[in-house]
Amino acid sequence: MLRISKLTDYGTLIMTHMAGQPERLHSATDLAETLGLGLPTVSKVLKALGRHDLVTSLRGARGGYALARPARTISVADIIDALEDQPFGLTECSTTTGLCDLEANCRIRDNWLMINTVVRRALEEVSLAEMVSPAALGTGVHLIRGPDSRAKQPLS
Amino acid sequence: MLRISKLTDYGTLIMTHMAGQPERLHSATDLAETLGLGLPTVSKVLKALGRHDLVTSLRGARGGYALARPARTISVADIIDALEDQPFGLTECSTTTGLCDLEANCRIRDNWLMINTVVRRALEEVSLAEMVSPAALGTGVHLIRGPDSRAKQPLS
DNA sequence: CTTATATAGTACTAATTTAGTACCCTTTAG
DNA sequence: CTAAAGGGTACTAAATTAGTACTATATAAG
Repeated sequence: MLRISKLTDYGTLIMTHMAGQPERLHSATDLAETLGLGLPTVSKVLKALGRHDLVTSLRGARGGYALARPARTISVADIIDALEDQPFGLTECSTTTGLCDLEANCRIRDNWLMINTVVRRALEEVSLAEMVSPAALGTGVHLIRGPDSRAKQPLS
Repeated sequence: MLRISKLTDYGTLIMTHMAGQPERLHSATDLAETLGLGLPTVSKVLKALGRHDLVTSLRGARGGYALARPARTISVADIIDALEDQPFGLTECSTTTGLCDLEANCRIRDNWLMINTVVRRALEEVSLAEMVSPAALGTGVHLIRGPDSRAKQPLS
């Protein structure tokens, strides 16, 4: 239904919150209480974010999580990539090949790939920094970002 | 998972096929055979498209379906609107209000609304005509469309 | 005016996906 | 050495989606 999963939504929420206080270390318990989410859920999300190097973690007592890089170099697309299981793509045939048999089917495949690119670009354009201070959002004025704000995997 | 449903995909496929032969009347049986889809599924999709005035239907023997308006005035967003049950929006809180209690939650709500607008605009920019002849797609050169290519319901 | 063909509508079933939880292990500060 | 915190895996339950079946209605053709 053209919707991100709740976990991805939570992830964005968590990341945005952490971006607001970049110095602190945030424990999963802290985040869960502050944001009104379940602790197991928050843990799950943070683990996935850590696996994709969007947050760093410190184990042991007084440990916690922090953003792995400056908020302005993390895009919404990065968070989606980290938390959605399947690769980015509006249709199945956008990400996997060999599923369509019919000629007409393949006729619109290229179109979906194009549309994907456009949608994805829109999501890459929004950084966490902009989520925290939305002033610049949607005005056409975007912050300048480093090269790692680009998605690691180009569109398939 | 940020993916359109299969039914929406089928709808796009069907509409694109009909746009290729705008004169003919297409029966559901015809379309199902040509496109390799199940007849009940095709029927279901066509009914939904008809309810949203994207196709017209002629009942009885020799009946069938046809596009309700020129292909260049129908956008991919129109098809998505017709076939997705829930209103357009990447997150739940984008379409419904009063679900979030926490402050931080509301802090990012506006951002999702913005992102929605951007994504949606991208989908509105692609017409069925472009799906049939993809030459102009993605090049920044878009066909000129009439006013009804705009979505009937603005973003909530 | 009857029959075959076609759409219209509704309801149900099955399969897939997603969300959330539970459990146990590892690390580290005090 | 103990409490606090992250790491990983597996399972259960809920929600969504896809597909099918059945019945009603309309119309063209003979």
